[in-house]
Amino acid sequence: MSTFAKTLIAWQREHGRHDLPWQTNDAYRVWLSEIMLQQTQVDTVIPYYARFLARFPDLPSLAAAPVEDVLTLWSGLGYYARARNLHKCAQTLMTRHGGVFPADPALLAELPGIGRSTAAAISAFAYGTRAAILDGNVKRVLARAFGIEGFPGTKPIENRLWELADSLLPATNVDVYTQAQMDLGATVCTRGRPACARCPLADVCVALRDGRVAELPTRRPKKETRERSGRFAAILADGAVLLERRPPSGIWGGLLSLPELPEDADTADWVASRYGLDVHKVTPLASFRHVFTHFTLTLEPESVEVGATTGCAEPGILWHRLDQLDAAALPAPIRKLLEQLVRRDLFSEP
DNA sequence: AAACCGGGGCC
DNA sequence: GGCCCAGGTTT
Repeated sequence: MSTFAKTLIAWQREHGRHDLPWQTNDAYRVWLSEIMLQQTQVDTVIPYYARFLARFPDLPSLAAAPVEDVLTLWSGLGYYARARNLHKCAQTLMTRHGGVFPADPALLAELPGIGRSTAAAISAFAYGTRAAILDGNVKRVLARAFGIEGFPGTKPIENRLWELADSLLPATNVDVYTQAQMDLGATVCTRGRPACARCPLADVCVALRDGRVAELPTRRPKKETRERSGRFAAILADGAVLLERRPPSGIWGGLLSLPELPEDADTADWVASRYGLDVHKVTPLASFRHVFTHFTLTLEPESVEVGATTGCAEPGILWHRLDQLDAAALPAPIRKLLEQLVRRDLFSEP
């Protein structure tokens, strides 16, 4: 066994995390936690994980639930495409795998929302399968410990890291070893201020030896971000707002959102003809910017007061009470806009 | 403000 | 099979 693996396993037993609620060999719980942890840190995940497990204690209950219920429980975690994949994955497991998670990571990786690294983590924790993970934590630990230069997002570097990860796998205790890498990356070999003084790899770490800890792993080359803008209508009546489901692909795919006005449309005319509503008053609201990784969206909201919450029988269009925004799976900037509107402070400039 | 992140989807 | 994207948090 590699010294690297031995060192990490010993460190894990002494200094690793042992009381995380998903540390079981139940594949369902491991899977659920891994999907949540793909996008969110441990402290945030814990309450969501508990609520989720209480409502969906096992695979059959999750598979049988309407996807809306899953999205509602996911509300606030963001990345809703992954909640939809989670649900789809549960259904696929029920119909094609007899409700059992396969132990083979290659089979797991064919399921929606599960890639190579997540598949390895599930099979290692649930079944003790000997398979290497390569998530952000592991990439950082390996790049530093072995002094690997180059952005890990490129194919050649990523391939090298996968080879390295495979070669370092211990013959036994793969579950402890896998958790060790996650814990070391999360608690010692962190992105910002790594605690090299208490790192078990300090005496072999190439980056530490060469004073290159801050430079590794090599950062992503930066790209210019594009600008986009959109007009959004907050159609209001009787303490409710009209929400409309977005098309399944593209920005905010499948989420409920405010209707997006065509660029040159007259607001009152468009709302009246599209939804058959009696428009009383249109008020432009303060525009604001939301920064995505790849572009900046300028939201230009308008409030549209209408006569009554009627005329919207179409599927994908509904009235949602303004005092129950918490329960809706909304894109973050739309939620922010509506919460400001409820607090009535949107009329002042930011 | 910029970096980060594992998988999906498009070409 | 390679490249680019999403969306919220951390730094």
